[in-house]
Amino acid sequence: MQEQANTIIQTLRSKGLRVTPQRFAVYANLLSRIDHPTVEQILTDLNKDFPVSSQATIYSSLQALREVGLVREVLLEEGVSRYDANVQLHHHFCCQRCGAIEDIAWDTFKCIELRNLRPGLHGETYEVTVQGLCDACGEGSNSRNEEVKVDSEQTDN
Amino acid sequence: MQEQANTIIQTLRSKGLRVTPQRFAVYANLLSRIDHPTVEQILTDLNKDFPVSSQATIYSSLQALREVGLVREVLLEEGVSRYDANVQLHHHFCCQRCGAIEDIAWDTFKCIELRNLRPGLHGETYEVTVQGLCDACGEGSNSRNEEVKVDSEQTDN
DNA sequence: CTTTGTGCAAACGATTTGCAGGATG
DNA sequence: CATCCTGCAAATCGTTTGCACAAAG
Repeated sequence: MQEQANTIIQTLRSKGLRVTPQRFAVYANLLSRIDHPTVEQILTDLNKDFPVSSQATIYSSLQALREVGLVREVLLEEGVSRYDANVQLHHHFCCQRCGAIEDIAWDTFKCIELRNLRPGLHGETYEVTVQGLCDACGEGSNSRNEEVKVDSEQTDN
Repeated sequence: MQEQANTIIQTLRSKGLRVTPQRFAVYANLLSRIDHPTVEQILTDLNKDFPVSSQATIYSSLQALREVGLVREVLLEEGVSRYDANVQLHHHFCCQRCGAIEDIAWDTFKCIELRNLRPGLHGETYEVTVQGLCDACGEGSNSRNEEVKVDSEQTDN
């Protein structure tokens, strides 16, 4: 765990970023999570035990990390940005019921043919977003009638 | 053109929506555009000649149209919602330079295998977002070095 | 005539910004 | 020690809401 810390410090330094406790904490937190937290979630998580950082600092840390390519912004819901320390190409799965977001390995769908685009468009890269039910929410998929459509009216408004 | 208007009116009525000049205008505007305008763009466009609608009304019209399934919200950039009267399944192309958004026919990429998802995830639907250069921006793609990376610093900040 | 929509302005929530003090290299 | 970061609070910007008046059916 000490080594992980060192690795993170090296990474930050190698990108020309000053290493501050806050910046370190934000990046370490993102690296340790598989969900794609919002700023608020990161802030809450970091300050759980004792105050480590402020909101504005999270924003600025994320911006710095994003500028050097260590972190990525993910837009899947309206209103909030989520962040991801997985900067490799990958797709996303988004649970329609609980909103959980999960990465999907890039080569799960490698059959996209950008050459199928109409002439004139020059595709460089792409990303697939899958909507569906995650493990927990899919369990009750026998009685889907009530379960599945819960959020489309409440979350939506 | 009179007929188109009637069709729109029929469509709105058939969905149980009252037909008001503003609501009509918003829907007609969306139907006539292939880009995916923001609220501000719709408002500007409608009020170009003379005042037709207010901001709050655009929002409420869009919400009503969305609730009955005539309009869809599209999230591709941070900070703004865009709207689309094409509610059929389709993918999106997003120009990395000018930000233009264009629909891609659903069957352009029909080889996605949702069964490739890891066990436990239950994929229902998906959408592909392609990033690249549109016709206009792709023209100068010979001299891509300077052209392509223009917006990542200006738009981004 | 009843119900629903419109428009204004105020409220809201996520994100950004200005600035003074503090930490990093 | 110069530079860059932090944290607070105020400012911004997209979106939502409350309410009085107007229009739709």
